[in-house]
Amino acid sequence: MNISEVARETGLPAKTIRYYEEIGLIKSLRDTNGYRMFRVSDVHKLAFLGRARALGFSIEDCRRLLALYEDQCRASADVKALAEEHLAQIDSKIAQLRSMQATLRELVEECAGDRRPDCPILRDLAKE
Amino acid sequence: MNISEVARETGLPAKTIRYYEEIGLIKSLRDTNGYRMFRVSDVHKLAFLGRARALGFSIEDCRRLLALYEDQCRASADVKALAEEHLAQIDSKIAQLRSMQATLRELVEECAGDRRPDCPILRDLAKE
DNA sequence: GCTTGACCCTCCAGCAACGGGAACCCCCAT
DNA sequence: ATGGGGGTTCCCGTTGCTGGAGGGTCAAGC
Repeated sequence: MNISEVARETGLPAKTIRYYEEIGLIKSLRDTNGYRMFRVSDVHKLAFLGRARALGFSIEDCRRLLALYEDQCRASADVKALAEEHLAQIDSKIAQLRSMQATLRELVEECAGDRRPDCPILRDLAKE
Repeated sequence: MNISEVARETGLPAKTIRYYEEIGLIKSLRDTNGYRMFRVSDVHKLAFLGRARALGFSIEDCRRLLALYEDQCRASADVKALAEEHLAQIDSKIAQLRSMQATLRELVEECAGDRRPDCPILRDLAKE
């Protein structure tokens, strides 16, 4: 399978696939003409990576997840720990965004949004 | 005022202040020895920027906000539009994170987290 | 007057996770 | 032979800084 076919199957851009190879997440064979050749197992790994990325795991987390996936002797506790840590980061990110959201929402509501220059948003930013 | 004093007053790292100057968000005078000298109005602007950044506005948005702030003839509608657009982005970011959070939470809950290799998290990532 | 330490400066590299684009090779159909 | 659609490498740009090297400056203490 060549790269564009794999891209279609996995939903990952070809650029991304090359990048993942470059940083050692996957390996690919080469055809005599220099083209990358992917095996089914490579496609499988790439799809795995795509889903992990979609869940927000960092590349380094993905590397660890892939290693755990390939390790038949893994302990599910290790996977869970990784996921829980990531989940905690998501939680705190959400909390942070929600706080911004609340403040912004308030300010936006208070703002007349007309042609006059007076603006509570700017006033808040410039306060003190 | 020199840079470390401004850093203390605004809560921004000196590096960040230099960076903001480099990209033209603020300007500073120079002392004869080459040291940056900040006026009270510069400190004020930097504090403004710090609060805008804390609300998640991008640097370019901050540049626009600052311009609006300085423009006595601004229309509050312009500020509001900017804030609303940003708010919409925050909303969608939150939605995206919440979706990840929900999936991950479910998977984490299902995972035994013991020494056995079987793991619903990996199974989900590898599905199909 | 000399050293020491705390400042300040500029410039360069790097982070994450790619995306865009140049410059080039390869293969097949017309 | 020429055109179009693959593929390849390599390098720059993104966002918003942060760290560090290598060097000048200043005030205090001896």
